[in-house]
Amino acid sequence: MKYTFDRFTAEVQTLLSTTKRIPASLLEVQVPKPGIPADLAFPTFRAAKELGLSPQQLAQELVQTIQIAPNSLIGEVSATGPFLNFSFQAENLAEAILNDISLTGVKYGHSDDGQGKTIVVDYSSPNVAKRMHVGHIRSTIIGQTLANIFRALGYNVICDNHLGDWGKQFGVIIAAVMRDGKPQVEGEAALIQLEELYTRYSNQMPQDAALDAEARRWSLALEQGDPAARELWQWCVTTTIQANQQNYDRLTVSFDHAYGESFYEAMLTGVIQQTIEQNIAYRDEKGAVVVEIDGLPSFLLQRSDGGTLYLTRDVATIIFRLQEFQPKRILYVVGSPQELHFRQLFALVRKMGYTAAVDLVHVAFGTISDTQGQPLSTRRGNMIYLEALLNEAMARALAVVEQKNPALAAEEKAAVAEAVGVGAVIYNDLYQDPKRNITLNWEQMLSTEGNSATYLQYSYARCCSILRRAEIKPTEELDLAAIQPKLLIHPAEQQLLKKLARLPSAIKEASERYAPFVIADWCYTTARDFGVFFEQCPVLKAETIPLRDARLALVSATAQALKNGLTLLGIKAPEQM
RNA sequence: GAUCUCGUAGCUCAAUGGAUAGAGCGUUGGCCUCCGGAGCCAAAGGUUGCUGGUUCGACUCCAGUCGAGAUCGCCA
Repeated sequence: MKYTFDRFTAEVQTLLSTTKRIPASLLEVQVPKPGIPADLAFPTFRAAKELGLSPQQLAQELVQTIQIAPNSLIGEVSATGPFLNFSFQAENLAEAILNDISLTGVKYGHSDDGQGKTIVVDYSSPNVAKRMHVGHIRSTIIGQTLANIFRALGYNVICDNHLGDWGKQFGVIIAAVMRDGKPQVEGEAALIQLEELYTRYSNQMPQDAALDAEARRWSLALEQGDPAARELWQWCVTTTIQANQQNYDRLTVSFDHAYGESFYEAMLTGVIQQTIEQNIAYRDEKGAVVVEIDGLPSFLLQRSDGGTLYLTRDVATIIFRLQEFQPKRILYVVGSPQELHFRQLFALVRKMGYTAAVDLVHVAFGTISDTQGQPLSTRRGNMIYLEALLNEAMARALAVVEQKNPALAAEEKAAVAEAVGVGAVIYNDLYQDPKRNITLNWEQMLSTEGNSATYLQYSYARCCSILRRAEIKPTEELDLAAIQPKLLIHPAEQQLLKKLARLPSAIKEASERYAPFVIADWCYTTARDFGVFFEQCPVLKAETIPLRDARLALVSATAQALKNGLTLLGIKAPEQM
């Protein structure tokens, strides 16, 4: 599918190239800043230099040479100083965009650029026997959105939840459960009890060598496949996955796999052996396996006590994923504190000879701190848990719904509050560049005004409201043959149409930059342009019936495009709120 | 000490080497006989931390510097 804006761009480039004055390598055109009255610009600086002209001269010359064909998407060419500016032909633009959206519907903005290439996305990755907290929320939300984006672009996306289900702490958990008993509750409540068991036991360990020995014994038993240890461990894993699933469902998150770290246990000795044989790693005098790579701090693959490390398991994970999925790319959606870890990991597997066919990308994101700017931690007692966060957001949203729309039925109110509250939490994570740190601010996060998820949802609901009154379903396919898009030449209509034309490129750019905020930003500016249109252009009471129908088609297209954008972000859009 | 990230309006954030650095919140002032006011319009608010450099052109690239955060073999 060649979308309207692509076709417009192609036409402009063809036009430039038929002047025979611009070398093909300098045909780069760009979208001008908002405020410049043009839709595509050709800066003449480089070409002018090549031709020995001043940029202004060249722009003048070109504007006189260029002939626009009838029926073109280009309406006007003008020279503004050194820029050659191209504008859409208003009537053809309207027709083209409404056609695009009508034809593609829920897939408007999607493409097959990915050609079915496989991308593995590694995200969320909570620890077993613990509640998910804000530390996981960014990975979960950003990771799922990136997965949605790449899927929309035609990639074969494999979502893997790399559970923290292994390591020393399980010895403690099993010892504690054996001593104090298994939690008799379900869901997140069970995780709270497991956290308490763990904390109580590990706090007592420094004073009681017997407890410490017991934990070590269980840790070893688990690694050796002891049935009792194994069963308890499995129960922890299952309980955690079930509890987390409640949160995932609310956030529209889902995975293809949840291979935990434990899954790779059997591969680890092979990994260590291989690195030693390849002379990439060596065993030091204390028995630890050390890797030294130029330009990076050295690191370990095996502790002196024989235990393996996080990084060792990550190497095994890459090898497994290459064999199993043959991905072109693996995305690690993990916080920026682990940047060095991934640089070391990627450098190591490159040296081991594994990465010829695959791009390894660490999509790093910043840290969330509390309202005072302090790091969040269990020990500080300021930790915020995901379920509690979503509940709080939902409760606050419910209060707003009660106030704004008291007539709504009770279960409708609850559904809207859930969409609004959860949407706000998601949007708080997606509206800005992921690498920024975030200081938690409840007022700002749950704001229902301005640049907020609520505003986007509200805009969608207003579209739906108009369509409902006109007795059209929000995503119903309109019979474009029966309407006249060419009537949509009001500035507010044109502005909105041009914005709708940009959704495909917003999705593409978001994928190239691993930056969901590009789509969030598109949603927001589109909602704003709809707001202006809404004020200035009556739909149901338009001057004529044909104009009313054309505007209804525009509202329908806006609703569809906005919904598509929000869906990629994982934000639900109710038709009434 | 080394490495990485970030310094843009009072606050929270955009701006892919290009034109007059844009939004939201907050402040001030407007807009409903009319499709949802969770809205719309307008005003005020900037030496892009600082100093150099590269370039026709720098918030953007480079060097240095100041400030904030993070990381630096036996956690993950």
